[in-house]
Amino acid sequence: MMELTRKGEYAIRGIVYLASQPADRVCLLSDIAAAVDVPATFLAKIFQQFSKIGLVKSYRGTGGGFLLGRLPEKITLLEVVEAVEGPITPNRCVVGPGECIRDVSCTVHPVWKRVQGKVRDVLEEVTLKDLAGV
Amino acid sequence: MMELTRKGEYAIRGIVYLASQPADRVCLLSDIAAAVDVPATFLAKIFQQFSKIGLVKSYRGTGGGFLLGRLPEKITLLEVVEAVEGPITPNRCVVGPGECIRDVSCTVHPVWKRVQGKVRDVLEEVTLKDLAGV
DNA sequence: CCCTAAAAAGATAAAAAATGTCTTGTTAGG
DNA sequence: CCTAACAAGACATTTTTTATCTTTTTAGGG
Repeated sequence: MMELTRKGEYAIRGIVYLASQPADRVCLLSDIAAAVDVPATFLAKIFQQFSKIGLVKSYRGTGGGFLLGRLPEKITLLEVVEAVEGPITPNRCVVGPGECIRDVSCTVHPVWKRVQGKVRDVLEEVTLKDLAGV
Repeated sequence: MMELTRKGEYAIRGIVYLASQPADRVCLLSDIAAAVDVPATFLAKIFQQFSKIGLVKSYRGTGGGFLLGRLPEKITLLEVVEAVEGPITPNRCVVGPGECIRDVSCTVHPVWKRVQGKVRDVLEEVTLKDLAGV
């Protein structure tokens, strides 16, 4: 359980690759896809999501492509994962009050809260710089 | 992401309910299902899985039903969750060597290992006794 | 020895999510 | 205005989840 989907895997591979390239090198989606062995059309969707929240910058037209949106050390793995997989929510009831019908005295609730916190902590302290190994 | 499935939720609800009952009270599946508001046929499958690994004891025929397999304080939430959802594996590459094709120098690998460890730690230190609030 | 109660096991089915693909639109450079 | 490249949305396939139904096995009681 708790498995990352392909989408999440691809997202990490793609953006880590981008982070490993020279900072000013505009990368073609097709090149990234080939390099990390991911279907280009699928990776395109992923990078669109990245682009919307500024994790990468995109340029259209001739000479276009992608650049990292911020310095690699300023992008955490947590951001990358949550960008494509949504927030870390081990159980519905950690989302917010009212989500858990078996409400008030749900004894399991705080446990999932703890799990959520731990996972976020681990993912948040890892940056693309660490992963790209520059 | 990292969400528990319904099956996992139902499993927890069901076995926590069982843990909250008097230790010698043989409970009918239909009663448990009604009490925790889970489809009886689905819960049946779940309890079959529990039964196979000894988390619960089952008795067939008239007067049959379920009992907890061990004392509530001897059953961890980790066991319950893994019984129905499989092992905690945030990413394929934590399963074992060779699983990750982008093998040797997969920098993300150790991060998922850490996530896996943290999650297991949290779930392992919570028992059914804690959850049943007896 | 049957009848009924109860769980076990296996087959099947509907719904949702994951995993892609394809087409069309938009933007920019030459 | 032609081509390169990303953006956006519709569509299709496969897998997983979420069940349900039927048949079988086990056990107790009359």
